[in-house]
Amino acid sequence: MTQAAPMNAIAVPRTQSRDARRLQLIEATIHSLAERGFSRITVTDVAARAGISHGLVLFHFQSKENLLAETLDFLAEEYRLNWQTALATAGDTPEDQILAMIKADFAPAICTPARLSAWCSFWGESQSRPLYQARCGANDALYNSTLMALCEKMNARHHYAVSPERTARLIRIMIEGVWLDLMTLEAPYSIAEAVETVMTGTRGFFPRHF
Amino acid sequence: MTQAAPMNAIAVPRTQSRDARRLQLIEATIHSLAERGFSRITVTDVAARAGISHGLVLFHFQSKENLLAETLDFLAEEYRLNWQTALATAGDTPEDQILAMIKADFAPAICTPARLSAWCSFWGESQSRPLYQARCGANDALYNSTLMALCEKMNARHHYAVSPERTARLIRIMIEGVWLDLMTLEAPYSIAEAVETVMTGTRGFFPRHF
DNA sequence: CACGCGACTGACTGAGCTGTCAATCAGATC
DNA sequence: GATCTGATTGACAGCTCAGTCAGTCGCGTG
Repeated sequence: MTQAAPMNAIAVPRTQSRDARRLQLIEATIHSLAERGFSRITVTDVAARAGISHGLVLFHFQSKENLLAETLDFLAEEYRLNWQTALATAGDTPEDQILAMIKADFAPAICTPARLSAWCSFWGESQSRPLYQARCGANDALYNSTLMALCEKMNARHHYAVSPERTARLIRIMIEGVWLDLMTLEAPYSIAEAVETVMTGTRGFFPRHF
Repeated sequence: MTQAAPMNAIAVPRTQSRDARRLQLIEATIHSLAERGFSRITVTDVAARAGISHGLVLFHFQSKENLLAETLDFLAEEYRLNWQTALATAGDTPEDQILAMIKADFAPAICTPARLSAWCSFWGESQSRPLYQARCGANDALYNSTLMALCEKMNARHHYAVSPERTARLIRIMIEGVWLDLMTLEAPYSIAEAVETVMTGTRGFFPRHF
């Protein structure tokens, strides 16, 4: 459906460079994961989306397991870069930075149906496969400690008295929660409403800001 | 591991009544789901956990798909009964009832590793299969509207001015969020800390209570 | 005891999937 | 044009698994 044949008429040569092909296959894997889920994704389906034979997928990624692992790596890296860039370009007050981290998670590049679905699939498998923890544990911990440090700054600068650990945890899981809602609800609300919901929650901790 | 042979020496006859067997198989499915995940669960594994042949699983449930659907129904019903019972036995102030709903979600009968994992598996697949929405949509909506009505009562009785819709949504996703943490974190916190985290969040909305 | 019924087994089938590999093809370099 | 390198194909092997089914077992009833 997405593409059976090469997607653009111009400049999609039959044979592509190693890196271009790998990137294309990772993108195809994200979409396949989103549509079929972890339990029904197949190498053949990923190959079909890229318009190539399934043998070539294995040629580039050695195994299905490895293809999924590298897809998770890609998503995790994309996610990390997204929020770290947002932090770097935001103002340097803690309230600006917290706002930047929240907004970053709903940026159009990150918060697409296919990507949310793919994340969801990996979460669903995380308990039974060491994959997720091994690949994302460090990133998640970094996200959390960054947010925690910002909550501590809010306490220091603006005389709040929240528990940095719990507050950071709550902001993170509110974001994850609305993400999950966007996936599982029959009639999900808009992304704007999702952001507003998280902001409402954050206001509960820091009422004089946000 | 859980049981290869019948678990108790006494009174586990070779042939069991239809209902007893079905219940046993649903329980086995929950554990299999928790250990192997949606993508690797097999009818044979479920059968092995119950100490019977895989043909019998299909005899009782017709298909693997149906076995999983009925397992989800069972979990959803168990969950609904749990919080509705908690509501019925709690005090009738809205603050008591909200507290009861939160605590109910962490009751030992509901909040076991196997059950959390199983829920997680179903969430992971919910985007690609209509299963979850079809079976749990109504229950989730009921949970949400109940919580929303309680938030409205808090506004009316105690002169808060929160958005009932967003507040109910936030309390629900905070609970889901700590559940997910208990599953995906390398070093998860305790259930007591999970409850306290949700209470901290709720206190943000209703600071004069909780 | 005989009979009937429902629970149960285990061998079998066929579908579908992953991973292999020899052969082919396309583009770059000499 | 000859050659080399690396991408690509597609047939094939091997395996796992869901679902089928003919036959067995065991319990309750007449």
